[in-house]
Amino acid sequence: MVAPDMEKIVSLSKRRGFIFQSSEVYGGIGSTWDYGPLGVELKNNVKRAWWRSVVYDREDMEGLDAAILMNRLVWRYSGHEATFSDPLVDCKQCKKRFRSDHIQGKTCPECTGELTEPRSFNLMFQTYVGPVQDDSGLAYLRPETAQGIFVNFMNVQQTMRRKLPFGVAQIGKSFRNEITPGNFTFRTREFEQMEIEYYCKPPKYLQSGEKDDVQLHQEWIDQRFSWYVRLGIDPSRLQKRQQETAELAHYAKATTDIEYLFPGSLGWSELEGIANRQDYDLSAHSKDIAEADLERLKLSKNTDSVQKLDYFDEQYTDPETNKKGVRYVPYVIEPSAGADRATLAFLCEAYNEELVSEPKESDLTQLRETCAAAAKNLEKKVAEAEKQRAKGADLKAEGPSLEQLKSISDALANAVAGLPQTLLAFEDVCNMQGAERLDVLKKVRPIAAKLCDEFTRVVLKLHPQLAPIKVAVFPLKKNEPRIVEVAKKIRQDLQPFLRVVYDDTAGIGKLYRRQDEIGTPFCLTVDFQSLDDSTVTVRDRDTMQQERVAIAELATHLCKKIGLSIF
RNA sequence: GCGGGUGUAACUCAAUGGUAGAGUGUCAGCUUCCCAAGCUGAAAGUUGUGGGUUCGAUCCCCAUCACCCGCUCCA
Repeated sequence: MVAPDMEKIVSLSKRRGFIFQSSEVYGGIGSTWDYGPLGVELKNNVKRAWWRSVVYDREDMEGLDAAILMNRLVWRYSGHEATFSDPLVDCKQCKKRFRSDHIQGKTCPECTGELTEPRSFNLMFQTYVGPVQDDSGLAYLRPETAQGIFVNFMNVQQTMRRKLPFGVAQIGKSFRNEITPGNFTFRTREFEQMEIEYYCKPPKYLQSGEKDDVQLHQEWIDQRFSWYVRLGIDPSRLQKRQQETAELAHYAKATTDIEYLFPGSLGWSELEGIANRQDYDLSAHSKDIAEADLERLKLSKNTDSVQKLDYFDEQYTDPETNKKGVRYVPYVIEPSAGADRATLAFLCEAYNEELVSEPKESDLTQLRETCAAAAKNLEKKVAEAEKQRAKGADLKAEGPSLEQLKSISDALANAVAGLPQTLLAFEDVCNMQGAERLDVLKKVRPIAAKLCDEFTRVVLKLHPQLAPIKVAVFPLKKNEPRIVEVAKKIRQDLQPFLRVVYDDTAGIGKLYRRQDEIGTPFCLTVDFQSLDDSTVTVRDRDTMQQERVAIAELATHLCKKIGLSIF
């Protein structure tokens, strides 16, 4: 299973130090979140896994970390100043909102009501560079990291002596003054991107056997898709969605989104977009672009740039003139991922609630009795509602609808019938639409919750490479100094290789549960046998199985399991 | 920005027009030979914030902020 709804994730995130609401002591600020001690580890691990995959594991990639503040002209020529604003109008009658450039005429297309004057929402945050707050110092916080890569094209290509095709990767914060942020960290105004610009030859200049932009685009789509799968996303909750021609930005030849099935109302939502942008961006920032190309790309002449961002291809031979070498503006494939979105997806995917041990029938008596009473009451309410409906009268506004009552009643019956395996289902029943207004269910909730506390666990089945803490070390008895000493020594010895914690503030069962909840893949327990033979038990998070491993072998053993190099 | 809902201890929730309780969690001590065990004790909230009505508000009213669910967006 995965997280049933986003609230579970929000609550766990707060409780266990993954993600906090920003500026909470002042009542918060809209849609802004802080990553806590475990959240920063998780997100760093996501970013590191990405960097490793797209930079280190390939031979054709370089990294970059460009400034957030850039010359305003970057945003003028990239098109953001003009087009990254949405002129919005609202219908005064039906309250619907439209983009004024998307509608014909001056009345609401839905109800023909009167519209407000268009208001322009430029999505870029503005600021002023230097002491004078006037137009001369106006700057923007970047709304995407991509432009920093484009304007550095020549720098990277020449200093690294790169030949096409090659790419540049960058991770960094971007800012958009979104009109409607929300869904936890899914859409925020300050967010982190993991972007690649992969430069390649335009079709015209390909040598035989070289891949064209269409093939490379497809390869990136497949590679990026499998990255998520390799790190634990179930392919059934991951999809590629090719954008319709009408959806495409005019400069994009094709775009495929990678979408994840988030819990709750968010549903299928974009993690990453992989676009074939052709030669649009580099041309936009270049001087001396030929008229025909400007026209093709719907660009206006760049009168400010001092460079032409092009590439000298010395291998190319003109088939007509036989002349060697040619200059052209490369095409670009852009895989653009959201670091916060990926992190959120991994969290949602990892979330599990499981039955750890089976309660005895005697443990369930109270739950069964309370549910029987609730079921009876629900039956009555359903009958009442049906009678009302037969009379043609609408249900009382304050009560749950007949359909809600019926589905709650069914769900409750199923949960009871499936006991004890369905212990976890009761909370879901209590959270169903309309359930909050049923007093009978309010009695079920705490009883079920108590049982869940005892017989179930929350476990984050994060990929070990993403887990914030890799290893936890426990003494089986904390009032046995010899055991404690060995455990603390192990923690110290593993520290250089792995993120490791020591904990002795609870019984062994509780210590395991705590680590399960934050996704720690391995727990080491030092017991009396350890004192004799210098081994410890290594407990696996997912299977809860234990094996004995020699203390001296721990670092190698664990690094191998996690898939990290010891050096 | 518009409509609906919510806001009480770290979390999940309860209660009342007379200034708040439970469970979980946390901390300390004892205990414990492997899956949220037990015992003892402790800390913790100007009931989101600011106004108003009232002798008195956490509860009623208004505003504001934040979050959740619907309209927009694309990392």
